[in-house]
Amino acid sequence: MSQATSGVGSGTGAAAGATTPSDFPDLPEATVARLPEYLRALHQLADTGHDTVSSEALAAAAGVNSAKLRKDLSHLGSYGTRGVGYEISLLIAQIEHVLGLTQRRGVALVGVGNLGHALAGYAGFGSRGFRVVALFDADPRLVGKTINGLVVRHVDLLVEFAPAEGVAIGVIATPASAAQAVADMLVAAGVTSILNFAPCVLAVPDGVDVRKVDLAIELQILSFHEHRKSAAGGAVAVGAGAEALPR
Amino acid sequence: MSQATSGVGSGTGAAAGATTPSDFPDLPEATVARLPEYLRALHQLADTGHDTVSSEALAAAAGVNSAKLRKDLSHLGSYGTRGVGYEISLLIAQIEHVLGLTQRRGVALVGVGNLGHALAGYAGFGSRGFRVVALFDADPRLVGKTINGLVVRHVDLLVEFAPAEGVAIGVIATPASAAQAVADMLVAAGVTSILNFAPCVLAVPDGVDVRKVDLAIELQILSFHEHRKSAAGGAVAVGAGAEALPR
DNA sequence: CGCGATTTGTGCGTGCGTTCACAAGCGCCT
DNA sequence: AGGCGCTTGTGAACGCACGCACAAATCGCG
Repeated sequence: MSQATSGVGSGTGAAAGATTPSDFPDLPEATVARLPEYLRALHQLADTGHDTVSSEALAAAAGVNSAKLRKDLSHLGSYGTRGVGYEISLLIAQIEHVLGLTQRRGVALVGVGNLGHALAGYAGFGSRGFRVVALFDADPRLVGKTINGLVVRHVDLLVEFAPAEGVAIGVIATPASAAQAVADMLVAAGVTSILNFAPCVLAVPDGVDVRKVDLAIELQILSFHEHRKSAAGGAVAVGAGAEALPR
Repeated sequence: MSQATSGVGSGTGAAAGATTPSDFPDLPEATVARLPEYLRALHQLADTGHDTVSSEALAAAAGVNSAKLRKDLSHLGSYGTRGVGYEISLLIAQIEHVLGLTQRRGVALVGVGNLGHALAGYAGFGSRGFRVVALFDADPRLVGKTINGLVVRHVDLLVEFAPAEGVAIGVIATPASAAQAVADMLVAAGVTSILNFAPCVLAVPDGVDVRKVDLAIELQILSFHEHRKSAAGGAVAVGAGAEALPR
């Protein structure tokens, strides 16, 4: 379908060793959000010795509908074999290429407090194509400290150091009151992708992507469903641990 | 988005009296996901001395479209005054009630490693209607340790202790390899809401809600957009991001 | 007391995302 | 070689969500 060439600038064959044609169909946003999950499931399958996988099995491993998975994969080309399934290694390579994970991206972490400290040591980043290359904080007691082999610099040096360190993505793990100022500094340093853990809305220029992760919001959404479940019967009193099961 | 969709189709049969504030219209899932953000914005406005707020101003503070906000709020009743706006304190009370935040819910945290330790000390939970009431881990070196006034118990005691502690929500911050076993234990302990930080898919019975937060996935989504931006060889100004927030 | 300014609540068109269902294609077995 | 079973890829229908635009409602003011 949209297999056709993207039309803009696809002729530059000098790209870094791409084994596959570097075309960028505009994937639906929902599909992009699921590709990492597929990738994780594929790695898991590869580790357990599998060689190929059907859409049904992969969908189960990723927790989605099989038709949805097939449509998602079809958006990035035909990499399956009818009657057989998908070759896992090929699919991994393709998804990693589309997500831009062939080059390891540098992450700057701003705010090395409670949460930020944990993120700095989170192994899941390094194992999935990212590397924390810089730490910043405003607290003088934290500046100069070494965490996971990286020294914490003062946040005022962000604009100075971030470009040289090859920072591609900025992570904000500061209190909400400082988040906007940090975002402004990241933007000034040329960062165009921000992951925000602070519970606040960030204003950024066009062209800068912001994703927000708010732990309390997740709990509140769960709370709603919990609340609804406990009130399902109408006048059911909350109390005993035994929950009324929905038939 | 919605995973483990339970068969909770049980409608509130007699919808006659809309005057009772304890009624639960089936809110669209997208609306539920935004209500916590509105709540946060409302608290922020209340702290700065505001008394009422227009949909336009509140929408700006929450980072959404004003029409969307009005429609969301209309789903939970008419709590605004035309020509004036919304009374902040009333709206806060109403949203907190709908989300079930009037009662403080207990949270059990399983996995007190790198990330779990940070979550145990995260102040954002307590300030928004939740309280960490129990910590569990499988590592003997961590069991018995005290974090934030709570003693870490061995995970095998989860089923025994969780109900007594009033646990309403379970948070999994273990490695992926242990997550499914922990989820099974939480379910066995009567927990019907789980927040999963482990990068894996959880299988749970119907009626149990699972929300997943995967930090690496967020980065990978950002990586895709970064990749696409850097490959836009032409003069194409990328601005179609899902969350562009001009100001 | 009536009018205009302002803001809510919502009907409707549009686009996206999901799901079903099936034709097309591939390998294997006879 | 040919048929058969299995799986992919996709057309089409459906439902949800979003945003526009406007009628209804309320307050303040002359």
